[in-house]
Amino acid sequence: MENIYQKNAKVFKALGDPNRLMIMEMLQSTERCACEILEDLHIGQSTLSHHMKILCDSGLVDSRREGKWMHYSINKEGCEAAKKLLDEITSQKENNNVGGLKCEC
Amino acid sequence: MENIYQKNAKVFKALGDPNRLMIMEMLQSTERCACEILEDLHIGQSTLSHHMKILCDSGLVDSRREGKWMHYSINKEGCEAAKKLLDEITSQKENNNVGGLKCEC
DNA sequence: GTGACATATTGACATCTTTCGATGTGAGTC
DNA sequence: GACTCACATCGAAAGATGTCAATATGTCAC
Repeated sequence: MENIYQKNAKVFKALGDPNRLMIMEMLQSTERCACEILEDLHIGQSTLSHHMKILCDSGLVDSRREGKWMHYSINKEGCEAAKKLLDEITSQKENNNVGGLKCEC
Repeated sequence: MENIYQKNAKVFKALGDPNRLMIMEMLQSTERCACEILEDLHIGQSTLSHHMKILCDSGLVDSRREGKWMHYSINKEGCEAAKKLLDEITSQKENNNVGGLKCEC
């Protein structure tokens, strides 16, 4: 069983690799098939497949099969969720000073 | 030498760990000292120190020494930069169809 | 300076990740 | 069916990461 922090960490982990960031960038302008991505990245075919799996699992990328080819594209909802998550994590909540405690170290 | 993708991946990598997400959450409402964070997380002291270093290095968190104590807080600029980065990475760019090429697989 | 305390660094270890080459699978073609 | 092509999965190797216990460092109080 996966807790909420592990689940959220997974999304950021997916973005925490240079190759995957490059892939995301390539998908910005249009859907692309695996072979196209493979041409631009200097990695092996099985390595690409592995990265695409991680991106798809994280919900950031969608895949679509068309005959022999796999087409990958940005998953809008997944990306919105990631942005919302980052917003929540980095937002400074109003310090309502519950109980008036400051660090009393 | 670090390229831009490695540099960007570093920020997301920092967020790609459940413990570090919890730490970020704890810092939302107020600055906290290490001993406070340590109390809430079930990890050793050296492990916390390691995580704090990663968060500070990524630019998401600031540290401030006060006597014996270290106080950690959200770095607003760093977080804004991270949000902007995620925005850029996940935005769908207008497909102006340069050269009219679609995947010709 | 000595001792106590908070935090950082080191070294060791287990686990996870990235990567590759080899092999498997599913789809189209003959 | 047999073959080819695109992609997925497997198994292994190398490297990165998370964790702890032990030790080092820096700061304060005496």
